[in-house]
Amino acid sequence: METSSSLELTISMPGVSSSPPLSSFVRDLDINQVPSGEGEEEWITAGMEDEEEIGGVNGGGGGQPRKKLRLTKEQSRLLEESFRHNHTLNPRQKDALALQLKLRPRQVEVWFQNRRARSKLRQTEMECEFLKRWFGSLKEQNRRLRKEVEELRAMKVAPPTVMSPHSCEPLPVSTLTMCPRCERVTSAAVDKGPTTTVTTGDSTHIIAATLSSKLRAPTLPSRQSYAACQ
DNA sequence: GAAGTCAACCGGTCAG
DNA sequence: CTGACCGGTTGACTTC
Repeated sequence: METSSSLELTISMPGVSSSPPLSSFVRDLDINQVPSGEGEEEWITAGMEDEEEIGGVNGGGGGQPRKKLRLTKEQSRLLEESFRHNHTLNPRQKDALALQLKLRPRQVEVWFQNRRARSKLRQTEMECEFLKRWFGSLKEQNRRLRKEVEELRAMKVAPPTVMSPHSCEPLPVSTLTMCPRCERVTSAAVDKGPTTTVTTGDSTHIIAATLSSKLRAPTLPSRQSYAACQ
């Protein structure tokens, strides 16, 4: 179903299926002509007449059920190639392509409509997938932040346990921050600039990110992966 | 036999 | 009004 660099997608549409209108049924029969020859090419070529004429031949509904038209690999390849070049066709391009593919212009038109729809559907699916992953990471981030808030609250209730390496005094809670390496709450010396280290207990933490900076809106993950698709 | 694929259709919208 | 396009749907055919 996938051809070269272009994208294809399909989706099953759950839900209502109403009985088709009679006119639709009849027209379907008209399009899917019984092949006049034995090969697939012959069969497709058989659809080249005017629609009126075809309708006149088969429109009564008395004919036997016919096979579904399938485009040959070469026809599909050319259509895909054309689609990569341009997602829409002007009437002249349509006619030329139809002539080249031995199809009716209407068939080329329908193919392009369906192809655009598949592209769009695939794009939507990828965006949906992307949003789901983003939601998951947001949930995780939310969980971590809540945990962090709880830790901070606990510290506020109890006396700070972080001792200043300089004065050997307990540090105030307002100077606490998080070590990006081990993600533990620790203390930053305010007068030491954006990157300093503080020793708490048995380990040394890098102090770079403050709590407020961690509370900024999260950035979206890269969409490059599917932006290039289509 | 269920689920998936896809050409073809219909009805609606919109630009020219 | 006409033609192009879109979303939704159908049904023949294929694949699992």
